[in-house]
Amino acid sequence: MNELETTSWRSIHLELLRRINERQWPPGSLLPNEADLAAEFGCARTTVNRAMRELADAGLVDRRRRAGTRVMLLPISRVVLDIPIIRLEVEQRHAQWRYTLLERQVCLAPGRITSRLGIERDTPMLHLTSMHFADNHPFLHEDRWINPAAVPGIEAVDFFTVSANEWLIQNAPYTGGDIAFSAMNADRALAELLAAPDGAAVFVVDRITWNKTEPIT
Amino acid sequence: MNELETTSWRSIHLELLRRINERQWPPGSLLPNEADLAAEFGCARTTVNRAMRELADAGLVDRRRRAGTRVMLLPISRVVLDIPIIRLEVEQRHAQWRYTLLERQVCLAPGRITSRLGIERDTPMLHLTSMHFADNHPFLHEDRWINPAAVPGIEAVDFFTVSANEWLIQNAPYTGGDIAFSAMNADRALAELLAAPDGAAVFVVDRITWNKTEPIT
DNA sequence: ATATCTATTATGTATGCACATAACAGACTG
DNA sequence: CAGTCTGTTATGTGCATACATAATAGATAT
Repeated sequence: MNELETTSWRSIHLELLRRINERQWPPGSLLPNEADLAAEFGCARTTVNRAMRELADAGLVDRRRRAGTRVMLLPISRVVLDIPIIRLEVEQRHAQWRYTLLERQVCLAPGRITSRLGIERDTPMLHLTSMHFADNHPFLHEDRWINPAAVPGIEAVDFFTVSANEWLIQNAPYTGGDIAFSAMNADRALAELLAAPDGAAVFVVDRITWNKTEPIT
Repeated sequence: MNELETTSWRSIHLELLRRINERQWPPGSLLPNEADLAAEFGCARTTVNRAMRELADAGLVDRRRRAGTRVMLLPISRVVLDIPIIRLEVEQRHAQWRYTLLERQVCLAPGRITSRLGIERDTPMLHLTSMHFADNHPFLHEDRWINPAAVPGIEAVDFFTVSANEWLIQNAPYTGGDIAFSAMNADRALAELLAAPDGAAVFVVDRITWNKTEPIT
């Protein structure tokens, strides 16, 4: 058999990947079990387990107890993207970051927001809107609804100097959330803020975590 | 000490998560080493290792040999999204999927494409454009450039019955790629195809793998 | 025939041990 | 003083073993 020289989980992982890619184990087929593979590669089952777990994490195979491991019918292409702090995003492009607070107001949120957050309609919410600039060109419009009850100490924060984006990331630990992307046409007010033609297409990121939503361009 | 009842890596993972979220280990601080934590929890170092590795995979801590494990300064919020087959995406919404091939042509690709793919300008490329419908409403416009040299057998495929999206996923194993999202205004031709007003904002997914690119709405 | 119990099987996980490796600190040396 | 050689430390990984658990197939009982 094609014994591998090294018996690291990495090399085994690569070998399994190769066999899957080359259709030696076509989509839908059952892989040998861990014990057999361990015997073939001359290593411990733990090592094969690690390699196969990695494949499962990547969405390439489906593993079930007793049923064994089989190649996914349709390889899921899985994308991981990191959402950075806006300031860093700008600075990474070697541009100068500037930030302006446009509005800060405690008021009732529209039903569209409260329902998405699963909050009582009459909860007072903190509404922040602001602009981020890169080298003085409009970069991003931030529109955020925050439930003050969920973030102690937020009433006292002066968002003129710190962006909400950054303050929340640093001070409001969150454990889960949801995110959606879409495209829409900018209305007149937004277009003006972004110095773009009326009706221009803007990219919208809609986020909801523990306690906040933020439309963005 | 707050001894945990169970010593599964999951429970330890949760406990570590809790301490990080509650700022018991604030951002930037150094965590105890694996051996100490193992002693505290009364388990093997391997188990702690597994729990901490998970934290590192999630981007919450930074681990380096000899340096130890420290909490990331800015918690990276990491999003994982799965790119499904379009047909399944439509069918998951309980809509009927229909597909039409608009164009199939072997020709030279514009420089914009060849340069992104790192291919010679004069390579003949297969250009496919098609529409996907959900319940007869335009759902997605697919515009794809394929390097036939990279996908053996593609010349013979009849894309009237199978969508390129699906055929490629099933028959062209790929090992890596890149993806980008953006928004743009639809031009007249595209707007017509999508039965949308001229200039409407469309969501664009730009993918490049081994050998293909696909703008989309 | 249907329901229930009982292996059987493959993966999941915990443990103790050993050694590998990256990175750094401090001693040694020319 | 610069350069090199040692430890030392914390994580990374491999192994053998054991037991846990999900899921199924087959046997048994009603």
